[in-house]
Order: sequence, then structure tokens, then C-alpha cells
Amino acid sequence: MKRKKIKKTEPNIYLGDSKELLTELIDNSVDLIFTSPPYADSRKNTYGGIHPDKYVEWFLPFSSQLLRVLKPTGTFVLNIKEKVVDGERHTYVLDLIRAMREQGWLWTEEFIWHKKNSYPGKWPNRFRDSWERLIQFNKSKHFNMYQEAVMVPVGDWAKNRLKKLSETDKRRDNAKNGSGFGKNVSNWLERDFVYPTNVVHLATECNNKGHSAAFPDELPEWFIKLFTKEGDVVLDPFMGSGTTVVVANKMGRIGIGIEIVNEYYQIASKQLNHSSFVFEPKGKYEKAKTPRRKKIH
Amino acid sequence: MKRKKIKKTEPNIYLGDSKELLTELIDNSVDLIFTSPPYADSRKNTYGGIHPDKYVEWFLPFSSQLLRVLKPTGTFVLNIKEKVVDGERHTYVLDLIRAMREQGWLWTEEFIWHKKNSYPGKWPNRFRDSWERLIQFNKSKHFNMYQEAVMVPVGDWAKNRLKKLSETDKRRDNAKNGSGFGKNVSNWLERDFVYPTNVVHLATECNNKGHSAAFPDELPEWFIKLFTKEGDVVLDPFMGSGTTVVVANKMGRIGIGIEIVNEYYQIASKQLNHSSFVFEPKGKYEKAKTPRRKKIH
DNA sequence: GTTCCGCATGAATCGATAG
DNA sequence: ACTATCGATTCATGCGGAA
Repeated sequence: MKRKKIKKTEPNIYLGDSKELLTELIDNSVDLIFTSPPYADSRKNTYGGIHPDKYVEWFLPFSSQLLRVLKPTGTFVLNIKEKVVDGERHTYVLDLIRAMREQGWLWTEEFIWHKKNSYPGKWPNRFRDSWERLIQFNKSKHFNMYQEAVMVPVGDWAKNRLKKLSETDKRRDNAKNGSGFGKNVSNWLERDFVYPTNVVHLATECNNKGHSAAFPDELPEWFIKLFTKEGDVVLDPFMGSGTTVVVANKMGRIGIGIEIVNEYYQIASKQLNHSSFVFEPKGKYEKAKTPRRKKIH
Repeated sequence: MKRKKIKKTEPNIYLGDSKELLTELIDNSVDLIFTSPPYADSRKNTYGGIHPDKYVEWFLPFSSQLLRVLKPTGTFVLNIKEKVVDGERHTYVLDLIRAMREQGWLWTEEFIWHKKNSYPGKWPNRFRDSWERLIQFNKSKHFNMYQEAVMVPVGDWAKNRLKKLSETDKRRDNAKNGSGFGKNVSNWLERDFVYPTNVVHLATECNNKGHSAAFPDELPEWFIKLFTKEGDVVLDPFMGSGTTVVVANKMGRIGIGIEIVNEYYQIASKQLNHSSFVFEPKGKYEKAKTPRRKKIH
């Protein structure tokens, strides 16, 4: 019986080469592309590894298709970081930006993912690399951006505002609405939130075992909030273990994923079938599911 | 009498065009170049502003000289950020990296300066820009790097370790060694410091120093610690109000600065003459100066 | 002497208006 | 059409004055 339900909500993920499978997607149909393609010369045993000097040439056929399927109001966020080759940062990411602009993309912005806990390590002439590029491309200057969805508390929120409340204030107001936040806090929610910056400060923790380069849920979540609304289509042409698609579905978006390595595809499939229960519509299940749904928002 | 002493320690700053003045510096004489050139099309009323499309062409004559004067073991740290032009990030910084590599530079690393307080503003399609590039170039793969000089306390040092000490613990141990730190703290100094990452998280300078684009002292300080030792030569060919040179001198390095705008040169000159007292060697002055020296370290 | 509040001030960017 | 100028927007910081 559960099986039946799973099938009904079966996610849109595909096993195969994005270069070919993307051609089957119709023009101007995707609201957000969020992906982290295989890095140059890495993950050799799985993807084979693309030589840094050939990286741009390798990537352009994909980005050509992505340009076609993206809506004019849509956004492409590319998570990538150049590798150190022979003691130098290789320039393939810079070259890729140039080549994609020639292909017709607009290089709108470059966000920084500042990794809170990067992998420890020490080299004689180099520190730990604790940031990655999140390069934003668009088809046109007028793209959708829902800035209010990612607002954050003001900088001194914890330091000053919270301190001013007496303990009794906090307890009394908590008791009133049972939300865990006092009414004063509710006021802050209305007033004292500000827009974030182009630096996203998140931990690297990822619960996806089996895939070597998974990012934390919060990373796609932030960009999905920012660039899509419910019901929109989110595409990850290098799905890996499926983080982007899972998160998109959890957020009420339509996640589409493509992965060429069967092992990763299976992991993604398993994750998605598990998580799809949470979004089963129309309350056909027992009430016990409600808190799980809540967890999403 | 004081005047005499000032003259003795008069700093190496020059008023004029770096393109010309740099030719007078001898080959392979500089250990660190740390500079923040005028950004494209900015500071119109002072520098005249360089058009983004002409920026690379404008900069290469400078970097050519810098390549000559830098020691083979030296490092060039370039603080720069591309401007938004017509809704898109302009590519002149990426182009500059490419051009400088063709000139013979190695693009070793890119540090991120994550600005705590970025310029405010709100736009329909863009967040506040709160990071800048600190691009590291070298002449050879074997450059000097003193990593131990910039080690930082482990992340939870202030929050947890220090808090765990009872007040009596602190007082008792302070009394024992009179160092101002308890013995437990001494242990932490030995053990619980780690190497930093390639993200530097600092606030921008807020107080008006008369120069519109001053970075905080901590920024050059960090790189001077990392790439030079005492007595080394630090060059800033776009000195501005002199932050880099002042900090270098304070740290016992030999700071050299060049500035083309007289107004900024005068500010730098004033700052340097004031701060040079602090480093007067050999204790020729009354003891009262000691606390000022202390302030530096 | 402290702590706290109010205020001015930026390496900016967009969109409208004016020449 | 294309460039130049201007107003509106926004928030972390450090200063000075007040309690």
C-alpha cells in the first residue's frame, strides 16, 4: 500500500548523461538550475575526472542546453571552485565565465559560500580552502528574486535586543502564545530583519554518505528560497546523491535531477522515495504526519 | 629635538606616479607588495576613474614593474573587486588575472576578505556586496610564508574555554606567573591554536581618515605577518592614506609607499611622522614611552 | 568612570529624469 | 538612442553626549 503512494509521487530523476537527456526538456521551462558539477580532475574513480585544461570545452555543451531550458526569468547558480594545479590556481573557472558569457549568459553575481568548518589540513604554502564560488548566471536582466524569503535577523539581534527583555517578560509572553517566542520577538520578526549579503555562511556538514562532494541542505535551500516560489521547477543536471532535488521537493518545488553514475542515482532514488511521503497531499494519512510536514517550512 | 628624531626615522614614501617611480627601485628588492589600487570607475573626483574596459591595459605597466622589483621569494597581494556594469559583474578582474599570468606572474591563491559591514542598499536583483578579492601572485613556487605567525585560537576558545575557568582559577594562576594569563591559558597558547583559512573576516574602516577607501589595519597586518619577517621590505604602490606603510613600520618592517594624489600623500606623511616615535630604537627616550610601544604588539 | 542611545557615514546600485 | 546626474534605498560601526 505504501508502495502505491510512493509511485504516485515518484520524483523526476533520470539516470543518464545530461548532455543527451536535457535535450528532451522543453524550452524555457525551468525556474532555477542549482548544481555542482564534477570538479576538474577530481572524483577520478567515479566520474573519470575532467582534465582542467579541457574543462571549459567539456562544460559548454551542458550549459548550452541549460541556457535553452531555463526560463527568461530563471536563474542558474553554479557551485564550483578551481583546483590547485602545480602550485597555482588553475584558471578554468575564470575561463568558463568568459566562455559562458560568449554563449549568451549574463554573469550577474558571484556569491561566496563561506564554509564554517572546512576540512582540516596544512600545506607548506597554502591554508585550508574554506570558500567556494556560487556563480549566478541569468538569461536576462529581469529575473525573479524573492529577497524577503531569506531575510535574517539584524546583526545585534542576539547581543542587544534579547538582552533587554527581562526574564519575566520572556516567560510570560511565551506562555501566551506557546510559540517558543514571546510577542516581543514577534515584533522583531516584523521589524528587525534585514536583507542578507552575497556571502552565505554555512557549515559543510552533509549527511549524504556515499557521495563524495555533497553540500549541506541549507545551501540549495537558500537559493531555492531566493529564486523560486512554490510550484516552480528546480533542476540539477549533476544530481549526485540528490541533495538539491530532495530539498526542492521538501520545499514544495518540482525537483528534476539527472545523474550519470548509477550508484549515486540509486542513493538519490532511495532518499527521494523516503522523503516523498512527507509531502503526500490531502491528508490521506494519519495525523501523525503533520509535524513532519511542518518541519519543512 | 623631537624634530631631529623624526627626520632620522623618516619613512620611505613618495609623491608621484608609481609607473615612473617604481623604475627607480632595484630588481628583486621587495618581500611583500600589498596594495589596493583604485577600482574601476570609482573615486572619480580624485583619481579620475579608470573605465572598466580599459582597466587591464591601465594596470599592466604597474604590475610589470612590480614583477621586476619583487624578490623571487616575495609575494604580491592585490585587493580588488569588480564593479557592476549594466546589471552584470564586469570581467576586468578575471581578465587581469589572465593578463598578469601572461606577464609572468603565478596566480597562487585567492583569499576572500569577508567584510562584516558592507555598504548598505537595496536593489531588486542584488544583495549587498560584502566580500572582496585578495589575490595572491608570486614570481616562483618557492615563496616565503610564515604560517605560524597568523595562527588563531580554536573556534570555541573565547566562548567555552575561557568561560569554564572560575574567577578564582584565573586570579590564582595569574598571581603565580604574573603574566596576565593563567597557566591554563598558557597551555592553550601552546596547544589550541590552529592555522587560519583563506577567508579573512574583518570590518571595514569606518572612521574618516580623509581617504575614502581605507581598509582596516588588520588587513595588511595579517598579510605582513604571513609573508614577511622583521626587517623585510613591504611596498604599497597605491598608498592612499598610508595604512599599509604605517602598519608595516609598526611591525618592524620597512614600509615603502607611493601615492599620486598630494592630499592623500600628506595624510600618510602626517600619520607616519606621528607613529615613527613609537619605534624609536635604543630607549633614548624616557620610560614613559614604553606603554606606547606595547600597544603595537 | 561606566553604559547607553542617537547620529552620521561609507570602494554601492538602480531607475528615473534630463541634456 | 545614448550618456550624465540625482534621489532613494540600507545597515554595521564608532563617535559624542547624556543618564
